[in-house]
Amino acid sequence: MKLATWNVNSLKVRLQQVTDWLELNQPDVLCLQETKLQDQNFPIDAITSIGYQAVYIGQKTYNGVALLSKQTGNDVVTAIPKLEDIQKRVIAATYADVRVICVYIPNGSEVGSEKYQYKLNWLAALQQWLQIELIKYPKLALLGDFNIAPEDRDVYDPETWQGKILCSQAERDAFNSMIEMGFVDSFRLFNEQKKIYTWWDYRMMAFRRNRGLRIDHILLSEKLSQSCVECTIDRDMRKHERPSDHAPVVVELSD
DNA sequence: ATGGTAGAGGATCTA
Repeated sequence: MKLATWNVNSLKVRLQQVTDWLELNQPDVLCLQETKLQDQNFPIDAITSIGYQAVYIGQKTYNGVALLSKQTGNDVVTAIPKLEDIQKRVIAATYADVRVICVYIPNGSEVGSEKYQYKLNWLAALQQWLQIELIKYPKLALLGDFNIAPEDRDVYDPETWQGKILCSQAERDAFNSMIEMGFVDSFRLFNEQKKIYTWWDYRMMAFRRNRGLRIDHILLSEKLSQSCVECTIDRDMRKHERPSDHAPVVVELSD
């Protein structure tokens, strides 16, 4: 089974790139973030015409998540239970015996801001939910834009980013508590290198200078991590004309 | 400290 995640920063703008990417890579499930579409505008025909299905939850202008898949997902959930949140940032479904949770974790804007507090609250609610999901689904995959660079080696200039948004201790603590509950950072199963990123700011020629951060992740439950044979970042998509500022991340799981 | 770019939507807000 192949699972992938991609923050597309507007599915309307990136639709052709997404369908081309699906046809080329043939994942079983692709998690999308920042679709920025209301549900009535979701391009369902373009998705179904290439043999994929979709479940989605969106809103005007901001956020929005979707699961594109070859098979029909079961038990679709479109919010974190018990979290009051008008922002559309979560969608989950089960494919065979694998539970897939797609998240667009809040950016947080600036450490200490109202949006930062919202991010930390959101992460706390996510963790509580994950504890329950892990019991229900031993094969659990959490994919998405985490807006957290877990370690300094995931950051192009750790000194500049020290304590800043995406890198603050509280954010990293939240990431690490997910690791402590048994999730594995699939990328680090195969690659211990620095300077490998999934997001590069549009400004200041950041991509050309490889000034990026690794903030998009695929976390696998212990059970699923045992079957993981590959995790790759499709950096070349960032070279595309009118690219998303994020690259896709992909895992391959053996049967 | 500030600004640079991109997307949505039509002035700013978010990232």
